[in-house]
Amino acid sequence: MRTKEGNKEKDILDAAVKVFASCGYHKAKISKIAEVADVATGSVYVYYKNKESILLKIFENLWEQLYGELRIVKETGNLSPLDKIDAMIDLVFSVFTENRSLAIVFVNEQNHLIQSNRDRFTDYYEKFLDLGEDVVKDGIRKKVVSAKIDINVFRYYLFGAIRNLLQHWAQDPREFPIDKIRRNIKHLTKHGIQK
Amino acid sequence: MRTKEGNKEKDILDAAVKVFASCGYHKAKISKIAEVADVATGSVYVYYKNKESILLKIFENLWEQLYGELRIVKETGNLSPLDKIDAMIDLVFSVFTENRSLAIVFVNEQNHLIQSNRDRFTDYYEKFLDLGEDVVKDGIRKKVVSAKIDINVFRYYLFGAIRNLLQHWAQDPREFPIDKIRRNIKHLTKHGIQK
Amino acid sequence: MRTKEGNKEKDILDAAVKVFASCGYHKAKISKIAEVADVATGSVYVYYKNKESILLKIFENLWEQLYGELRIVKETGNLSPLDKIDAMIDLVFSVFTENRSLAIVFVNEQNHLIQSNRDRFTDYYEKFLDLGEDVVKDGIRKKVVSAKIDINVFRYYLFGAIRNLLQHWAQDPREFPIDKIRRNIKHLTKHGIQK
Amino acid sequence: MRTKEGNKEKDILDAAVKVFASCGYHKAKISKIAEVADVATGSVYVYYKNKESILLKIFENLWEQLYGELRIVKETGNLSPLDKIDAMIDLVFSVFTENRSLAIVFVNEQNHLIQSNRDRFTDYYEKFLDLGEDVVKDGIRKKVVSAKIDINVFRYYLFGAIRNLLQHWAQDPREFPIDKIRRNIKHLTKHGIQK
DNA sequence: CATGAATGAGACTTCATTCAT
DNA sequence: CATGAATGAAGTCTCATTCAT
Repeated sequence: MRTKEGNKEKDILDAAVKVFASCGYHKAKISKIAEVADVATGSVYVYYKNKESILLKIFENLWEQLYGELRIVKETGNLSPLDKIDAMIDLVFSVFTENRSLAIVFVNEQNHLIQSNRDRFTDYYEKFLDLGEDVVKDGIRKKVVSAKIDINVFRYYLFGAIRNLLQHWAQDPREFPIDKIRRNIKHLTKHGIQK
Repeated sequence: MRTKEGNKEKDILDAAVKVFASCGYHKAKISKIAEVADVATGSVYVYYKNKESILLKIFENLWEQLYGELRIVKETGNLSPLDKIDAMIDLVFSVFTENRSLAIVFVNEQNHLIQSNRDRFTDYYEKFLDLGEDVVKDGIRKKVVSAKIDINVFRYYLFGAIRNLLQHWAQDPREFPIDKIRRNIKHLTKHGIQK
Repeated sequence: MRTKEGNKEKDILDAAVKVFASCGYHKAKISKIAEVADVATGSVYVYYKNKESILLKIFENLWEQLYGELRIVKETGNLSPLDKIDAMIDLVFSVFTENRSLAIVFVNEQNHLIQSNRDRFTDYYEKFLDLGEDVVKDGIRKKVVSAKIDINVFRYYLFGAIRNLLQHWAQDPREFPIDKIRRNIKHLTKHGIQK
Repeated sequence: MRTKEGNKEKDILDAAVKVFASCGYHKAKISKIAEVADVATGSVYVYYKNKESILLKIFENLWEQLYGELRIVKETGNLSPLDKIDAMIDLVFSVFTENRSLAIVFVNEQNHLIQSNRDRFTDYYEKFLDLGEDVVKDGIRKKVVSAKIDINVFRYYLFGAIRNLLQHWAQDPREFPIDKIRRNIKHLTKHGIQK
């Protein structure tokens, strides 16, 4: 039989990330993804049910990874809650810094996808958010984080801020160097803007 | 007042906001917008060149309004820089609270639109951001805002945070009441999370 | 506006009958139907939801007509039951003789269509069969038709015989002239083959 | 017996009959046939040139069998022409009763297949019909069958009637028990409906 | 201006068939 | 022979846009 040489499944996914990043999900053509993956158009459907399931798989992988790494951070014993929040921010940036296209896809498509697919979207996303919540809760318990803030609001606040800056980095890494962004986010998150 | 013989151009725009909000831009059909606007499909093209120009017009109106209102805030003499930042946040929320569909469109479509239309996107957006920058700069000059933060990063930080929470409010206003969000954003922005 | 000049809906249906007859339903392409109807491909979908609904419409029209005509026959006062059966056979042939393509479509596609669409298939078909049943029942009541035969079996017996001969006529009208067929069917149905 | 190491060629054919019966020829997938035959997709092409040739082979086997059995009937010395016609009807029913899926395939696909394959369709079909014709001719010669009927028309008349009832039996054997059908067909064919 | 029927380019998806192993 | 991953041609259907009235 014609064997799976290499890993077409992964090639297609990687190609999809690139194509989704450059055209946007809706304008991306399957034939283009296949071309980038160096595969026949029909082969895409050997591995993925349809276009949407490719996107879902991208996010599944992404959040599984983020969740896994956040779990390690959370369980690291010798870190203070604030250090863990720092580590959380670092973690997110490290994942996306390695793959700018993935960052763009994340930033542009996650909302649409969740909205039209609330049920099929990966559970790792919620689990990741819950883990983040735990870290903050722990900070409150240990009185290093202000009890005035609502955790649920805070997590989406931070999440939105990171996402938006990630987007600007992805669009223009010179104007928005990753370290500058990271430093500022950490500072703003912990101290706010007030002198 | 919107009379029967009235403003088709505006009717179409309002209808488009609703339809874009509920289906997303790409899945929205011109025929559906026309139906909601109580107008024939062809009439849409009397007032707008094409689908994209409708979306551009929505954002043009939006940012023109936001810019106009921010200008008033900025020029209000008796407000401290921190008060002005507060007022800026209030302003954004007041605009979107009045039109939840618009909030959803803003949150979901602005990125896509800017990315595929970097040139045609309204100038009011940049002008709005510049105005916000001025307010923060003034805060630094008056030493009420920390000089440690990068203004350019900060504005996208705040902007992203607001946008993300706006989205959660728009999706589920009970779980995310506008006042709770607003209060938390203000606190987090000014003081951060640290106790 | 671009007006309906002529009757595209009917043009498409007529074209579909021709194309279905010559290629068979499954091999018939919408683009071919459109071409024969002298219409753009997309126009087909202005009038019909999809390919299958065109076929369903063909059968709806067919059976509505047959039902309507059989009703007239049934209600004609001065005909004996056997005359009515004759008239029924004539009626079927007259409808199909006028449109050989329709005969071919009927013969080839009705089974498939009913089987995969038992619910959406026109009610006129059942109503037609019921009317035929009434005629035969009346013959039994009036003792001109043998009570030995099962009406339900008989109606499908006759129906199958007619259909098969219709097919042979449609394929080769010289070898199977319509009058010869009709005469034989009437004789066989009434007297059987026995001397 | 069909052993594990056994006859793949036959396994595939049997599977094809089942799949063609349940989905119809056009909607039947080769991969499904392979699955039912417990064979790899590619193996189907080891034994059969393509999808159509599978169907042709099914009909070839079918008509070869029917032809063979009719020949025996025809040559049976001590049967009257009418008895032979009876036996012919019985023969057809006995073949299909043993394999309902085959009956469905026969009923639904033979027309399509002949029409698009007038040359490649099995000769046994014509030979079977010719044999049937001989039987009837013999009846006429012996003056037990009316000379009024056209033999060529009669054979397709009977054939169509049988096929249609076979279909109803295959679809709903309770409503159309084989014996009831057979009895009625025989009666109708010989005596017609007249009292 | 207003209309909405008509258009046709274009994309997704299917699946019979092939062929390297 | 047997396999099943890979192929790519082909067809259905959608919908933004046009334009004759």
